[in-house]
Amino acid sequence: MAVEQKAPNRYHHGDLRRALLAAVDEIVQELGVEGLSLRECARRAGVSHGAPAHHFGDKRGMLTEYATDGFEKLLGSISVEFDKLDPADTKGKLKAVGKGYVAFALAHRAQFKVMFRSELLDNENERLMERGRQVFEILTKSLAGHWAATNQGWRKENLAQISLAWSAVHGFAVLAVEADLLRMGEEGLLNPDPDAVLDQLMLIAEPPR
Amino acid sequence: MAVEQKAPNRYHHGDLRRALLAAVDEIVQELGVEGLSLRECARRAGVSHGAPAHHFGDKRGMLTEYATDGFEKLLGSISVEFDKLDPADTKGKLKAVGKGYVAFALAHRAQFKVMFRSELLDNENERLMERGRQVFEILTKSLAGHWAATNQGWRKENLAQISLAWSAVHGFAVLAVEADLLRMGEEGLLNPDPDAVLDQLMLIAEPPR
DNA sequence: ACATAAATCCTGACAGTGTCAACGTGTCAA
DNA sequence: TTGACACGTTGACACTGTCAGGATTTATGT
Repeated sequence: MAVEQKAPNRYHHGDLRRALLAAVDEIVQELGVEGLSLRECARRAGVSHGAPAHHFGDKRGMLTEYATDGFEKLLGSISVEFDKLDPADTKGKLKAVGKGYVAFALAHRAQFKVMFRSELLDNENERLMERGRQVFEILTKSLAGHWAATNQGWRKENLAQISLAWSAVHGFAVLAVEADLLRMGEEGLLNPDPDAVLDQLMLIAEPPR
Repeated sequence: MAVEQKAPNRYHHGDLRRALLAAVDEIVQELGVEGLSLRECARRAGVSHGAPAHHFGDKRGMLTEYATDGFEKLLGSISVEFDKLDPADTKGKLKAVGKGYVAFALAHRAQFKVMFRSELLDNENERLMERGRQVFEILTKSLAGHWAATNQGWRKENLAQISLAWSAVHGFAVLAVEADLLRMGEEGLLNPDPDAVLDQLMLIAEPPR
């Protein structure tokens, strides 16, 4: 149950920061972010209730770190397939972004939810916002790359297409994660193969007819 | 500030249930759902801290009512344009669903967020789940109607297309609402005309080439 | 080596919270 | 009129985040 107990008889924990973030992840998985408390984190790390303040300032600061860590993992998840692909395979790269995005959301449901709960986070935090920008950039650049490769140039619809792609990928991830609420349509309409959905989405990146 | 004070010298409020839901909306707009408390609701309704329990049971019950009310408004928002259109205008109807969805999200940002926070709600609640199903149904039926009208029949991609449409509309609404976090790309990439985005989305409902 | 600064953690207190039981108060029907 | 019941109040409980002040360990500079 406990995450990383403090070594006995040691006034200083040694690695409290990491231990606390691990506790956050554990609790958020068990109880959701609503069930998260600084004091419970401290408890699981084997430390007094006031200790977390020295590392994160306050609760918002702790969640901000947790979310930032999530964005870094998200970037990693996208890169796994993305980096393997030939730069010439612009279409494959595009799809890899979507797959990596959805894969991360499903593998880290609880953390994914927290990452987009802006009311809970410090939106002035530089590192957090930078990571968010990076995710957005890898999508837009992949799209632009594919358009360039297929000699489509820049058309006025492209802006809307970028928004749509971003919306669809994020929306699909959100709906997949929030499956509790969305188990509507008992045919399992909303649990299709992510691959097939992404295939459909890819069509917006194709040249107009 | 206060929502609906209890009439003075009246032990019974008379319309406490509605007054409390109004207070919820007010507080959630001001502070977000994180800043919501049963006691503050009671305070704004001019009533003691224990009173809400008689109407909603507990906090989760109160939020469930609030979310259900939101789904009903969402259905209303979709219907506004939808019902005006000629049944033969299957494409127009389809687009009206998306427009109504996004319009509601933007008009009731705070409530919209709560509606999809399944951890906060009672997912066993019949009325809540029924409303959710209805929203999903109006989208799928509109899609199916358009496919029927354009003589496409039912193809195997249709399932993925429904998911994609649902994902895109919801994702766009979410991103529009959570704009704080997503004001990335200072060109305002994520604040495009919803109409243009929906136009792009409509392409998936067209016959294959 | 030693003093001093800094980082880290603890303790105790404070107001605020959700929930519950016990208790008033009004309403309505038998 | 009498009782049942819905509605609202009150007080208590354990829990929360935050803060000030103190304890302890580590790092730094001389």
